[in-house]
Amino acid sequence: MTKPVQARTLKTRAKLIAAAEAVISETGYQGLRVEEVVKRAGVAKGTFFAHFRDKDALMEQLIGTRIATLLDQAASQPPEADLEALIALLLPVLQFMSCERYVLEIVMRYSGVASVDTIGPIALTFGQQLEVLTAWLQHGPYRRDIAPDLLAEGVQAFAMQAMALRFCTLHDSTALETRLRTYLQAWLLPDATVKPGVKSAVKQG
Amino acid sequence: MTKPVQARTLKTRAKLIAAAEAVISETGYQGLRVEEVVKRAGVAKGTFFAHFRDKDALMEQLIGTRIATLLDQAASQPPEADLEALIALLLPVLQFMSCERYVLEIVMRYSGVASVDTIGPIALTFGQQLEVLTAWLQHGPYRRDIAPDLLAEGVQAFAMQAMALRFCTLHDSTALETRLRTYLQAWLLPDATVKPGVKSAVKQG
DNA sequence: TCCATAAATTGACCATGGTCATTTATTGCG
DNA sequence: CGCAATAAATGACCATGGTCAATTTATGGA
Repeated sequence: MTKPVQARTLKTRAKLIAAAEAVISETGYQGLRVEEVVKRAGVAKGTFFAHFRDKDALMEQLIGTRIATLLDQAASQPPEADLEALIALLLPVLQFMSCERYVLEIVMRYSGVASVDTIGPIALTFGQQLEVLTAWLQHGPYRRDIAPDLLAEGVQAFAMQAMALRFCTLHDSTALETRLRTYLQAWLLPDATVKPGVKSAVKQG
Repeated sequence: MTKPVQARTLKTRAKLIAAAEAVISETGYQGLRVEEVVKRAGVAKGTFFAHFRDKDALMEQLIGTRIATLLDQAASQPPEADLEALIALLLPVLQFMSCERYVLEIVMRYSGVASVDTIGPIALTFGQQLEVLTAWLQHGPYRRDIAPDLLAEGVQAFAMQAMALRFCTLHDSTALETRLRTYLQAWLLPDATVKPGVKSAVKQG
């Protein structure tokens, strides 16, 4: 139990990840082929699967790392009490998460946790995101009738929805930010979107 | 242009769908193999792909049909002005959509629309769902500060979140309904979940 | 230094979804 | 009815992710 992992292992793993990142920078996440990665890394196919449970596990690793970096940047900002600031905070992360259909699929698939001992890189970032969100939400002018956790969870739900709609051509595709703003205003600031006097004009049953 | 589709085609298609449903009833959606379907249907593999773009297209068909049936049942109910009734209305649909991880994945992947001419069976059911929801929401005691469409869209977003969490063991798995109730109360009835006098007790930054 | 044990690596092989040139069946027409 | 044109069906073949028994390499102790 002195050295459970050999230096060789780390080197191989690093080679695989470097190769994968090179491939991704050329073809996108979607276009990554395991064959191509092992060829570039100069190892056999079996080696890949000795290091990663499956292809998705590599993706989780790479995408999770990227998201964690973006969230670290976000977390380093001092919280601001403004919805626009919150949106600006979140946007880079959401933009990356939905940069490719395939990436968003991986994110959605692994944002949850199957059991306590299977918390993967992406699930971790969702916990991280909840923390950042909670901090910011508590400093804002937002509704206080529900718990901060629930508030943050709702933000995540709407963020997911906004991202998913990026791949619906029917909804004009430029507007991730706009959609997010609409959702968050309605969620975080109920009543705030209605102008005085208009409220009662809504047709009643 | 008298008969663009032959009777043979419909028969083959029916055989494929019947075979697929038989397989699914034995192995679940997840366990369906195209090889098994064509074997039971007594056709060649290529025939399958002449009828369905890919395996997912068959799944979309089967799952979409199922959802549409459930929604039809829901739509036939007269709208009730009660959150509990709304939840009871939605629950069967959501339970089916998340009966298997794989099913939910298909639903999420195809709930959107890539372009106007690619509206698939599942995307259709989401439009259907919006209609039913909008009708019910207008008859309830729900917030009126935002448009009914937005309200309904939010319900869908929270429904997705609630379903996704079914596959997180960390959150106790029995509680799709409970979670949905929490979300919808917060979304549809802001301020309603807080008891008088407790509101100001929330700690202030 | 040498050996036994464990760890890491290998690549032939498998499983499964998907393709396409070829073959077979159907239809409408003279 | 026979034939050309079109539609449908076929199955060998491919692409790609994933497995595993066999092999190579590292490690720690005598």
